Amino acid sequence: MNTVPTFQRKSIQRDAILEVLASTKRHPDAIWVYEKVKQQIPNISLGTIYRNLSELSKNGMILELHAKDNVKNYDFTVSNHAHFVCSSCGSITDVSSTDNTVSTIDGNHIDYMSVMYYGVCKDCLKTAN
Amino acid sequence: MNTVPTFQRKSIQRDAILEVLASTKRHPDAIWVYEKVKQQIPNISLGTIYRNLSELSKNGMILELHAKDNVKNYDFTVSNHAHFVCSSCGSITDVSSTDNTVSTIDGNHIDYMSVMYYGVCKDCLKTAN
DNA sequence: TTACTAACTAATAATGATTATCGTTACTTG
DNA sequence: CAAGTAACGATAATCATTATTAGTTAGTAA
Repeated sequence: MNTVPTFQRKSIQRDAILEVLASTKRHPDAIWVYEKVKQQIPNISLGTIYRNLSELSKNGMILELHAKDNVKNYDFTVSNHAHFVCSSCGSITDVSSTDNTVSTIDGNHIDYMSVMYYGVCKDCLKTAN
Repeated sequence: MNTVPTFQRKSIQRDAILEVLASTKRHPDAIWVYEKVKQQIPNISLGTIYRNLSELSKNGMILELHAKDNVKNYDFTVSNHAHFVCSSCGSITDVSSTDNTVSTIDGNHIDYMSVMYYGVCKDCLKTAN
């Protein structure tokens, strides 16, 4: 992503968090990761989950999604790809193609779509950021 | 969007909110709308802003964006279109084309992009939702 | 016009996800 | 081993949003 200040020390907790993320096709939120990691490290703190998820995404090692109201979801796959968000069960899944003309994708019914580009706008580029 | 239960009564406050949204190219959040509407209706409550923005987006009259951490932004244009989010100043602007191969769009530098489809997943479709 | 009532509002309390703080633990290098 | 410090656990604080409550307004019908 941007400049990447790598972690200075490895930690069992962070490894466990990454492992949990890598082992699922879900795009879980912090609480889900917390529950899973607790099975290995029962006394891990929720703050540790939040801190590491935040740092990992800042370092470009995982992807932070803003798919749902007020909740962040995390994705082990960092390469650009599209997601489908179910308005009924709330699941977030990867989609195989990017086509903005269809009303059905991978068998899921689409109500609407959103494309977001993230970066630095031309005004900020001028002001030497 | 979905089924649209229209508002049963008109309200000066809601009209003012829509007017503010229609009059800007920005994609403001609730606080920004609040500050603007207060210029017309000084004693309007923040709760009224939140309630009406929520209802308006449920009715498909405006679009609710989840572009940034923990903040909802609203868009008067409801048709499917792409947005650019600046990581420096936080501005959200419409982009003119949807092309996932470029690294620059409308003069803005792109770090990464996100495509989201919203709807009902195939599993939920089966369970007759 | 007046009474009725649903829908709306302002004010404010509650919620819930996330972030910050702070004392402690445990690498890591000399 | 000891000093320095990254990362942790526990918990308090924050902040956007939602819910609640009591009061007001607007449409309707007698």
